[in-house]
Amino acid sequence: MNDYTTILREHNLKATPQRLEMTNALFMNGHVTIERLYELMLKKFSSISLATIYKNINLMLEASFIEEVKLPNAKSVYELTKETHSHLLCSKCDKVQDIVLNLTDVTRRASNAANFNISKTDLVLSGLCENCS
Amino acid sequence: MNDYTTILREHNLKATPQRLEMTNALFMNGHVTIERLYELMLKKFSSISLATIYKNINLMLEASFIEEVKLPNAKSVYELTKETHSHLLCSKCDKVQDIVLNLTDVTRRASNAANFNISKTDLVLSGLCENCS
DNA sequence: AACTTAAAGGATAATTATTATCTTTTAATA
DNA sequence: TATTAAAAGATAATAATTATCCTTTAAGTT
Ligand SMILES: [Mn+2]
Ligand SMILES: [Mn+2]
Ligand SMILES: [Zn+2]
Ligand SMILES: [Zn+2]
Repeated sequence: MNDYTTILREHNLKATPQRLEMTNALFMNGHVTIERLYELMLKKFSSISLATIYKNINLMLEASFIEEVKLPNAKSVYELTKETHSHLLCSKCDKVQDIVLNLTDVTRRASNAANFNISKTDLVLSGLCENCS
Repeated sequence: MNDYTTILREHNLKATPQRLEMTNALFMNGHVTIERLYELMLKKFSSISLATIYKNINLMLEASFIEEVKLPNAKSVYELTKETHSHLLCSKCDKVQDIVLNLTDVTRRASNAANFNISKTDLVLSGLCENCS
């Protein structure tokens, strides 16, 4: 019984082999699209249904066990929930990278300027990665 | 001949009544989803095809005449291109607001930390707007 | 270890979102 | 006014996502 068995059960999700492999695929591959995840899953479960992927993605999203990252000009990617972070997207090689940034100053300024109570920030910085520039 | 006639032509797009009304709808309504834009257009062009909306949205995106804003847990909205800005999204009433924020400090920090050449930032701050909090 | 059962998986139909195709209409230019 | 490439509208095709239904199974219970 690995880590994710417990976490899945804590969210009232049965720890099925398919789900454990999904979490493993996400852990190993980082940010993945639905179709990439389906490909990865097919390697281990040759007859898994795409519907199973979608159903589990949605259940795991509801449980905040995973998160969706919406990217400009690209399909959404999914990842295991971790520390709050921002994303770097390379517009040449499409690589997505995590970056932990302190955004308190920005959110404070926004909050003050617009009388807004900010609870979440989604930031994607696009450009060229180390390799591509 | 209003402003947008010229701008459309500068992008090699014919200034059709449908396109002028699309730009007008975007100008008047700010951030709109595809389906909302379709509803708005139907008021003026009762037999406009949804395909026309999609085709024009895509052409206008290519021409950078409009921009898509991807929002967490919501459908994308579209708006006329204006000064670079960030967005505030109210998680209660779903209102989307523009906010001009200086992000040079954040992008500089990210750029240095990850050796990344940043050319664009997409920031959505979610929370409660003035009315809802 | 076998029994029970709600939950989950797989197959596939249905729905929704978006794009492609084709014919008719029209904006722009001469 | 005539010409023509582009755009509109109708609708078919495709892609993405969800729903349904039947079978299998994880996780408790005896
Ligand atoms: Mn991430
Ligand atoms: Mn905006
Ligand atoms: Zn790159
Ligand atoms: Zn609000």
